[in-house]
Amino acid sequence: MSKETIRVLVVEDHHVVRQGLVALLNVVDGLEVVGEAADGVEAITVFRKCQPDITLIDLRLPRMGGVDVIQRLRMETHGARFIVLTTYDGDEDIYRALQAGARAYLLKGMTTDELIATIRAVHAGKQHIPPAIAQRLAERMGTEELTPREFDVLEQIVHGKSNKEIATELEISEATVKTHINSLLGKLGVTDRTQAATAAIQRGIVPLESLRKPKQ
Amino acid sequence: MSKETIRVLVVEDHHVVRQGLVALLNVVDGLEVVGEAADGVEAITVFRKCQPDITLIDLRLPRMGGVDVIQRLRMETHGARFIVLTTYDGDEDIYRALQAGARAYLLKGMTTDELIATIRAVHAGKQHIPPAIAQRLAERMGTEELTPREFDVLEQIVHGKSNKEIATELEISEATVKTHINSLLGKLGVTDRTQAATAAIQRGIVPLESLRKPKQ
DNA sequence: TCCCATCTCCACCTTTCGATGGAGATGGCC
DNA sequence: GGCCATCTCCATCGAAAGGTGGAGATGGGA
Repeated sequence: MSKETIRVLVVEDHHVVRQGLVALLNVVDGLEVVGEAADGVEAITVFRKCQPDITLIDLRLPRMGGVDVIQRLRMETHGARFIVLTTYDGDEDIYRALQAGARAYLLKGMTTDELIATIRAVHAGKQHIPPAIAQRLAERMGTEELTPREFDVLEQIVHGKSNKEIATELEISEATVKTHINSLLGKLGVTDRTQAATAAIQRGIVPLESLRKPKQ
Repeated sequence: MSKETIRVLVVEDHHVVRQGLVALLNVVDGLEVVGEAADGVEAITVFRKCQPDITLIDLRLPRMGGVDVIQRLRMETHGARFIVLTTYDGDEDIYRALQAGARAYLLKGMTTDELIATIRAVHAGKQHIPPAIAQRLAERMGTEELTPREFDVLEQIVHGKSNKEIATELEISEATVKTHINSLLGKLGVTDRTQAATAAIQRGIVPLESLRKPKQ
């Protein structure tokens, strides 16, 4: 198994980066790019067709996020191995990607050698998380989970809503909004809504893109 | 001039992306990558040595930002032409890059053909701004400039400081802080500090990275 | 069944924010 | 000199936010 060629699927929406990856990997002995996909839905289709040993996947993808893709494909193909390759997407994404079953998490800033070494390692059944990532993951582990409702409120805060507006939006009283806020401030380890908003963005709890379009 | 090979310098800190770009460009007829740099300072050194026709440059770079690099090099080499190539960096960066003298602004999501066409166009003396970018640029043009002091205050807001803390930090009275806030809320077109914070992050007025490290 | 998390709401209180309408000082620009 | 932007500060006000200590309802899990 280790002497055979490792069949790789590359899932990445940025054309330049994807073509770059393919070009890089194809000149490496023992690696072969057997498929490419530019979004999550395409990733699933291509995966089923080419059954790669390793899937190199970005988290931010059009149509369907990387985490969902990993989750879906891991259910139907027991041996599937995923390496998340991303620029930097907040602690929350790292956490969810590993939860979903990714074996490694790499930043695009790493060297080609590191990338290849990681592909080989994961193919051999190992796991690979860079120290910097592991560090942040550990921090995130220490923090309490937000309840669904607290998350709803936090989302509204990030979108600049007042307590009254949040109450209207979620169809609850302002008192309840305050209760949730009080609770989530504690869990996030911050003291006011502005800090909560920036923390949520920075950790990737609420995606920055959601700010541009009012209606998601 | 148009029949000769276009000499390109690639400035990009992500190894994978950079090598991808180099691999892509080198197989194109009429293009030649004559240099690579992984950070701003290196970019300046390499530029001086190889004197490229076109410099493909990312904005987020270690040691020295892309905007500063462009500004510096444009002063010493009159014919230098720059194409900014980035994922997405808030309206503020687009604006400053073009101000600094970049001829084109491309997202990494574009196709290889677009990239090559843009390089040729810029080399021929043209300018190229994608419609989506131009759109946002126009919006940004309509907004008033923040004064230096207002920017200071906004920065503190993004970092989660209260008015009292900001007053202490900037060594002014809380009343003055309020005055600045009132003014910047109006200029940003928002109604409270939380909206100001998210707007600042989203537009790239205050970099998201500055949140992680309290002391810049 | 009992426990616990969650969601909901209330009252009360203090602090903080944001809005308004001032005003004096500085320094650059015409 | 006069104009204008900027920075600084003041008082006052109402609205919003945050803290505290409750409490009832629900529903799932041990």
